[in-house]
Amino acid sequence: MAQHTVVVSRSTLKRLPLYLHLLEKLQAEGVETISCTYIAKEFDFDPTQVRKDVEATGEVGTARIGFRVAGLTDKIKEFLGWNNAHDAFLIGAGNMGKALLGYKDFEKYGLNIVAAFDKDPKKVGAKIFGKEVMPLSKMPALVKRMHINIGIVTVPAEHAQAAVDALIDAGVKAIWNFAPAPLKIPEGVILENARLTQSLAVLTNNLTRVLKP
Amino acid sequence: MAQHTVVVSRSTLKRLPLYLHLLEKLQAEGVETISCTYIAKEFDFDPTQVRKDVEATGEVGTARIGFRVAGLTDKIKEFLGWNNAHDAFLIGAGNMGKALLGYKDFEKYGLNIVAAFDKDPKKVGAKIFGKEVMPLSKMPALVKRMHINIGIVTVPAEHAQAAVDALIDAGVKAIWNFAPAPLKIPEGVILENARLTQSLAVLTNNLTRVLKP
DNA sequence: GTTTTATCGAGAAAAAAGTATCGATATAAT
DNA sequence: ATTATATCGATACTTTTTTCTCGATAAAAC
Ligand SMILES: NC(=O)c1ccc[n+]([C@@H]2O[C@H](COP(=O)([O-])OP(=O)(O)OC[C@H]3O[C@@H](n4cnc5c(N)ncnc54)[C@H](O)[C@@H]3O)[C@@H](O)[C@H]2O)c1
Ligand SMILES: NC(=O)c1ccc[n+]([C@@H]2O[C@H](COP(=O)([O-])OP(=O)(O)OC[C@H]3O[C@@H](n4cnc5c(N)ncnc54)[C@H](O)[C@@H]3O)[C@@H](O)[C@H]2O)c1
Repeated sequence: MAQHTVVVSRSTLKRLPLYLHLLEKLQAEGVETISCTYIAKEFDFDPTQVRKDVEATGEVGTARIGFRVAGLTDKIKEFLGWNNAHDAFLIGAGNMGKALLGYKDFEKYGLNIVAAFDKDPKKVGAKIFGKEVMPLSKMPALVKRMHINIGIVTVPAEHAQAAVDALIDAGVKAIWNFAPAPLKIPEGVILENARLTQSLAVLTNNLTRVLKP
Repeated sequence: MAQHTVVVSRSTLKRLPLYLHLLEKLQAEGVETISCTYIAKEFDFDPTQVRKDVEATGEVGTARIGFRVAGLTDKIKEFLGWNNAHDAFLIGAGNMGKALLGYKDFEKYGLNIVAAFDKDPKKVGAKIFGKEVMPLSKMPALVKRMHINIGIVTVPAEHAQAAVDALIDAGVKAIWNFAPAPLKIPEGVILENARLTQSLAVLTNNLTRVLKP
């Protein structure tokens, strides 16, 4: 099977999961084929944009019909790397950390959080949703032994850089960071920030503009 | 004071919180002035881009010096609507809901989650981080009485549309949605999706491309 | 069987976002 | 005092992203 290593824009990459969520809903309803026109209407996008996004995944459609829901689902998942699970470690078993540890659907998104690490001795030793919380000191050896590629950072902002450094030192290839702090990483390592504050900024800015005309 | 009701791109809006996080760090360190060149270096952006983003907030700088950290912080906060707190209700006191209810820093970001609602009788009546969990049936009257503008949705995807409909019916003006479901809202209401899966998609796609060259 | 219609896919056009250039200016160095 | 330098802010330019147009095609309608 030809691997699609097409490089696409971040914008495209971020629309693909939206399509996937819709496709999953449709599949559950027994729908078999879907057109880009339909997908576009659902999100108020341009149909051509959806077509170009879909093109990146390598799936081809048929005129007048569109795309097979199952086929497109598969291609998007493959393209996003959601077909086989990536093991991950989580640093910071606090409120956000707990929520992530308990999120069953990550399985659908190719993410498998294997264990958590915390510097607080009171948290160490416990199990959260069946996942062990261990002391930070055990992390480096385990990253190497278990070939962990992804580190999830849910520590307070002022400790985020330290956590990231430790993870990268240990050999992690990608960081998923939830702390609102500007982080420095070496060349070659992937840093992705899950910044809720960015989303909130868009909301509150829009809201204030609507409320004060 | 002149209110800045400039409409800016979503991209700009999402970079502003980044600058703010940096400014807060600098302010804590006692730094008084900052140049766009410096900010740009920190995030690996173009200095001109930072200048344009900053321009949107209405803050003016001085040549050779840059911007006052305090002044810029203030203007960004004002522009984002983070200077005065917006009251919000949260629907779905599960794992993610709990994390949000316990997040102290929302205060800094102009968000004040007042109470939570859940349909599970076992959750109703409890207090989570000092915030009451109430039955959904009480929500509409309270939205009206307390003039709540923001509804936060942290229910499972299949119940998200119902939660959103109920909130909007009750009079909420803006929805912050965490469920991975395509939602329909009427004209005039603001919908902002905090989609962790989008961020994860970028990460896993990049990672698979790095791992399989 | 012919026409109509909905869709894809490719390429062109338009719009938006990002980047470079340059004069003005405020400070520091000579 | 003069020169050098770092920065802003305005404008011009470039690149990227989005949208439009159109021919090809597969199914449905007539
Ligand atoms: N809770 C939310 O809703 C929310 C929302 C947006 C962003 N965030 C961000 O996510 C991060 C975590 O937030 P939270 O609410 O879970 O905080 P929290 O205080 O509940 O949890 C932080 C955890 O990290 C641990 N920790 C601290 N320093 C550590 C270190 N150096 N190594 C390992 N563990 C360490 C603490 O012991 C604690 O268990 C913060 O950066 C926060 O800003 C949280
Ligand atoms: N936990 C995470 O890390 C995470 C990450 C990304 C997205 N999400 C999304 O956030 C949402 C919540 O996730 P979670 O992990 O907190 O789930 P959860 O199952 O822990 O919590 C859901 C809560 O919503 C309540 N609920 C269900 N239907 C309701 C309704 N109609 N009205 C009011 N309350 C209702 C349930 O009683 C429960 O308390 C989901 O849509 C999930 O996909 C969660």
